[in-house]
Amino acid sequence: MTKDVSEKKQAILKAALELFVDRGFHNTPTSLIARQAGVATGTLFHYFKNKEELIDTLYLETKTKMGQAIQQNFQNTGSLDERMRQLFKDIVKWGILNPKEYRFIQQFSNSPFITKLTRDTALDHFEYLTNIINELVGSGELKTVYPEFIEDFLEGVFNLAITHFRRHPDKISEENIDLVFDICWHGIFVT
Amino acid sequence: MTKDVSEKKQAILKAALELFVDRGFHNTPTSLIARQAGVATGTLFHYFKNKEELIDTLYLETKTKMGQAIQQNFQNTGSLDERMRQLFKDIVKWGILNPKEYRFIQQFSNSPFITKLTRDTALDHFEYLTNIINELVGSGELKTVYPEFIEDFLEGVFNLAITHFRRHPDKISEENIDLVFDICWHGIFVT
Amino acid sequence: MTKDVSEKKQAILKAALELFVDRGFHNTPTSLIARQAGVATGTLFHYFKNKEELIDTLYLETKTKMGQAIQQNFQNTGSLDERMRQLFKDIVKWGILNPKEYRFIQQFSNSPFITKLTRDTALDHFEYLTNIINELVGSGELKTVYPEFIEDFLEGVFNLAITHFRRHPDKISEENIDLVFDICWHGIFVT
Amino acid sequence: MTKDVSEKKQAILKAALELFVDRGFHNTPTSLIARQAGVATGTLFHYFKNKEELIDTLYLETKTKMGQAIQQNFQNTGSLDERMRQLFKDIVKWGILNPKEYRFIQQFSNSPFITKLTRDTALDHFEYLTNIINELVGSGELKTVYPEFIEDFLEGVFNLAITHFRRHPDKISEENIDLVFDICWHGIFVT
DNA sequence: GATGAATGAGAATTCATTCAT
DNA sequence: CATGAATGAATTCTCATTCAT
Repeated sequence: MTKDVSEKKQAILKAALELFVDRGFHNTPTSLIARQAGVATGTLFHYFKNKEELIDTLYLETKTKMGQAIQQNFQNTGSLDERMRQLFKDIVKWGILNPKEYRFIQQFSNSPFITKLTRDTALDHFEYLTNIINELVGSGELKTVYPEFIEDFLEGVFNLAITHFRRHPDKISEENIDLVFDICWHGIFVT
Repeated sequence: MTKDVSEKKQAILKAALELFVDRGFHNTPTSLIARQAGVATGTLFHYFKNKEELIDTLYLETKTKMGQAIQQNFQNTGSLDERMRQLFKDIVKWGILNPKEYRFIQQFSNSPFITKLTRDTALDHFEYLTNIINELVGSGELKTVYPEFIEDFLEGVFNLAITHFRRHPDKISEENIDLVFDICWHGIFVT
Repeated sequence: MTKDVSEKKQAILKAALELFVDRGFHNTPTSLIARQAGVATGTLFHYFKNKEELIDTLYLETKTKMGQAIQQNFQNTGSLDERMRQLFKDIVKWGILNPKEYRFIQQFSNSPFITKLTRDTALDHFEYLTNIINELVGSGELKTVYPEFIEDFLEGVFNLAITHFRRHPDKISEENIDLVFDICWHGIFVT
Repeated sequence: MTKDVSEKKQAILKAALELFVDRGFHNTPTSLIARQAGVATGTLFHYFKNKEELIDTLYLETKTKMGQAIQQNFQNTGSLDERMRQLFKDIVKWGILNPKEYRFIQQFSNSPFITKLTRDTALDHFEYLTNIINELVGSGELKTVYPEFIEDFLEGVFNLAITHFRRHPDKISEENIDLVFDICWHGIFVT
């Protein structure tokens, strides 16, 4: 009887995450994942029916972790600007602290490898984003724009910011994250 | 060099582009590329030493095409705001009109499949972007920010805009592209 | 030896019989046998050294059961015709009532999976068949034919009859079994 | 450009037939088939999409060969007894001369590995057997019996005879085949 | 130039068997 | 006795690449 969720299973998920981000799904043999995780090839298939299930599990788990981390600090009170800044900084910080995880989600969210079912399940964890978007649109504080763009804009600036700090780790600082928020956001509010 | 650089070679490059974008490099067998191009499997290797060379060629060619298309309209006169808007719209329009090509560059720019040499060569075609960034920084019209972020910001908003219009083709219009420019940009100028 | 030779062991043998008949030896994983028997995978190897020993045990046990069932009613008195009819009907009825067991013997008697030793041991249970064949040959009531054919003929008509009633269960009746005996046998006696 | 149907493809089918009969489908790795055929593993999959298609092809081809061989001599004139004897002897001789092929059909006709589609297609070649059965039933020369049994009886005695001569090759002779026919058949005619 | 049959290394997956608990 | 996690050899199948025609 092993501990909770089995150390080996966790080792496999960890190895898979790193390898997938570095090499892509198709260029990552299950044998390599197993070796990196320090288990036998058969063990991988003991925990995951097949490679696809491993990928799906990893996606769901990662997205859940991210969702929880962000929701933790999410404020329902305060000005819209303050709450957005908080949200932005939380997501960006999570992306900086969990670079593999963030790149994994970023790279594979639209990948055909992620089962449609898995993708839909994962979305549930971010329902609060939908809510805040609706609130933004309804607030009257935004430039006149249709909601579909707000969604894509939010995703875009999160990606942009995190990608930037990944490329330039020396620039990471509370001030710069605030600066980036200001630059990305200032234009979207009616001035 | 035969007359049209050989129709077969072009057919292979065209098929490869479409398949790579839809299925990724590793999930696209050379046999499938050849079939889709209407040539024999051996023919592909007649024109390209191996799969990697095909990928590199495709990357270089696509990036060159994009660079040329954009540089064509690039203005060296006018206000910075006007020139940026023009540049933004040209790139976004090119991305809308050449979705496969844009996604190919977007998806594989950071891919390990692209030889370092190839990537560096490709950058040359965008030297003018470096120039304009320097100009932006020096103009005093921007918020105070270090140049590395400007680069990543530009790339980010181009991606964001083109991704948005790819997801929502019904939103494509001259007005909306202007709107998106305004939203992305307004915050970056000193107000 | 525990009381009922262990219920688990019996459950394993039962599950194995059904699965082997339906799927063949090689297409029946020991894990599936264990699951169907409601025991853990390890338990199977607790009772049987390996898969081969399980198969051998099953073969021996099944053949013994069949032998016993038939010998039970075997008559040493009466006309040859009557005794043959009785034997035929007993075997056919056993095959009808124990279809899995009969198919198992039928399918795997000539299989290389059955150890030679096992096959030979199993034959002992049918010594009386050899006796009756000798008697048949010596009786003068048969057409002139060498004994090797009698053996194969007997086996053949048993198989033929049981296979027929397995394929057409609606035809099973005392009359039809008699009819089949008449058809198979009538020609073998001097008329 | 290789000759007709490619020697390699034929070599693969030949090797597969022999190995399947000796070892069964599941106990015959494709690698072994390839080695025995003297080709690379990839070559097998060049000619057959997968193992199943190889099996299906082999089944269809073998059944067709048998059907053609037998239909060749099939007589539509003469007494029913003479025609049946001719048919019986032709089938038995084919089985003796083509032991692997016959065992292959015998063993795998009811195997789940043979695709249903394949089995149905294969039956067409034996339609003439259905015709002769109808004729037998309608002739009034037979004991009163339902047609389903005739079918199974025919199959049964063919198998019985061929199995016998396979086990005892020293008994193969024109006389013995006639003898076997007499024994199997005599009972089925009204005397 | 062009073809496509042939190759064999490598990938995903299965499964009999072991062994610590 | 019983369990089931763990193993790794073996299996099916894929695919980049070669080469005789």
